[in-house]
Amino acid sequence: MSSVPGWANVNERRNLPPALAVSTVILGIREGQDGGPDKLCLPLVRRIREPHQGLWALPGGPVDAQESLGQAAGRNLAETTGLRPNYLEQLYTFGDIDRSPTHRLVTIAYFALLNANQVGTTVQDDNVAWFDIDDPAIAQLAFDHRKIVDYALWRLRNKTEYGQIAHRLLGERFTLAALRGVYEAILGRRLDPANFRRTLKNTATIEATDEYLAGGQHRPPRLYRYVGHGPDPLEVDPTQA
Amino acid sequence: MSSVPGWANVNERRNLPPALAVSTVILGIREGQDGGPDKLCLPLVRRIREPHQGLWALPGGPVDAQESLGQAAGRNLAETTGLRPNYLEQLYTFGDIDRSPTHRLVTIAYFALLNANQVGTTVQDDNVAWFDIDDPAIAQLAFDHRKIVDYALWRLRNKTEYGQIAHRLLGERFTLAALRGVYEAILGRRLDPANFRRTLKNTATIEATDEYLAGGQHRPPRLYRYVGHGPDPLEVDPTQA
DNA sequence: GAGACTTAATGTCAGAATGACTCTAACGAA
DNA sequence: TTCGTTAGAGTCATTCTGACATTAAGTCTC
Repeated sequence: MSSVPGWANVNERRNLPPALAVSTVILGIREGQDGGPDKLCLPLVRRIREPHQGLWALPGGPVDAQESLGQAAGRNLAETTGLRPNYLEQLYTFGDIDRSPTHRLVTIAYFALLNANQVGTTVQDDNVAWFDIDDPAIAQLAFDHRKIVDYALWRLRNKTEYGQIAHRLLGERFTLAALRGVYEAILGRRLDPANFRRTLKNTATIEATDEYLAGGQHRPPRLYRYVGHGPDPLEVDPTQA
Repeated sequence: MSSVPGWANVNERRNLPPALAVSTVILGIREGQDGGPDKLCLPLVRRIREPHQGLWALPGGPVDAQESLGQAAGRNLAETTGLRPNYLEQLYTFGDIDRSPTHRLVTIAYFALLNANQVGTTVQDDNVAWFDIDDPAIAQLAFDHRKIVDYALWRLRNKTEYGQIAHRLLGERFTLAALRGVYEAILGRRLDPANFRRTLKNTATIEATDEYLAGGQHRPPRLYRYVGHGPDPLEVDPTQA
């Protein structure tokens, strides 16, 4: 008998199909300290059983028979982290034979984005914690999850469309400076504010509102809004999940 | 008992994990007739059992316990079509609950490119045939395979890197005109020969050789070669498959 | 209240990239 | 030898891009 329902233990694995799981790389933005640049960060869960007990890992779990893959990803990350991201995209499916030491495991990796509010309000306990993506403590993760995180970052950096990512990592309305901070965090380098503004004005998917962000210490910036939809035909609708 | 090893029939499905399969969209280039443009084409196999018996479908099959996903894709397409592509890339994993009428089926779709020689020499019989991608006969395919084909075409059109696709769909050496034909087939529009030449010369991954293609009816074109490697960190090495 | 300071937003300018087009070179066919 | 066709190089105007300057509009300090 296997200790995980639906999963075969090491002695049965040759005679059964691979076990199916989903894992999600959840990325959010955290404002920089002391005027430093914003940082990308992600929540991880601690493994509470073998294999890799005690190591940090991506939130995830098995796929139920009654749910689609995207629904499985949404449900698993809600159960393990309490988060409900508003963007979910399938990343890649990892299925090397030896990626788990105890059983043959095929993992469909997803990639989620959280806005700033969601990052702040998340519960943290001994088994769930947030890390900056360059934190040395997560240089190694359980299974091949470090490779999955790296691939998610690569995908994010190679996303062409500006607005798409923008309103997912920020709120419904946002300033151009905040958006620039997001892109600087993703790309890891400074961007010229004037040129950034110019290219975004040519982007049809971002639109100025009549509102300004008051309460700052300097000239109030105008708020912008995302309109339209990206070109990827297979984006998951997380409202179904 | 299920008629397919490792797969549950409809009565057992609620109690077992989803069945895992791989399917591959194999794309090749066919030279245009009567001076017309080149065309993208793909081989399909006829379903010889239910569900969807008689319909055309992507080549594929189950994932064995002893092979990686890429290996499963390479093995299945070799068994069903006799083809051994030199490029294989994971596309997307399809896992909607009702995508197969008889059992819960999760399919990891792959995307392969063949060069012109391989397209010509393929065996065709009643159950394997090549179709142009705009052939009305394949407007409908078994399962959700039409959606998978459309997504493969979308991915191909959105590939940025020129040389990568080039030497996979053509041979080791190729003329710039042949490469332009490939891109015109992919993008579905004519490209200016002079400008195409210029942009390719600025592409570091394509290099001129000292050889020329003799035997044509006009001035012999120079042969070029692909050098270097694209940026995608998760490309499958098909030599392992 | 008068500056100084900081950020918002616009403008300028040179170099690179792009699209449309012209011109010459090199082959086979007539 | 001439012609037709493709190979390949070059031209020019437009657009895009990065670097930088300038003005606008708030808060903070004295």
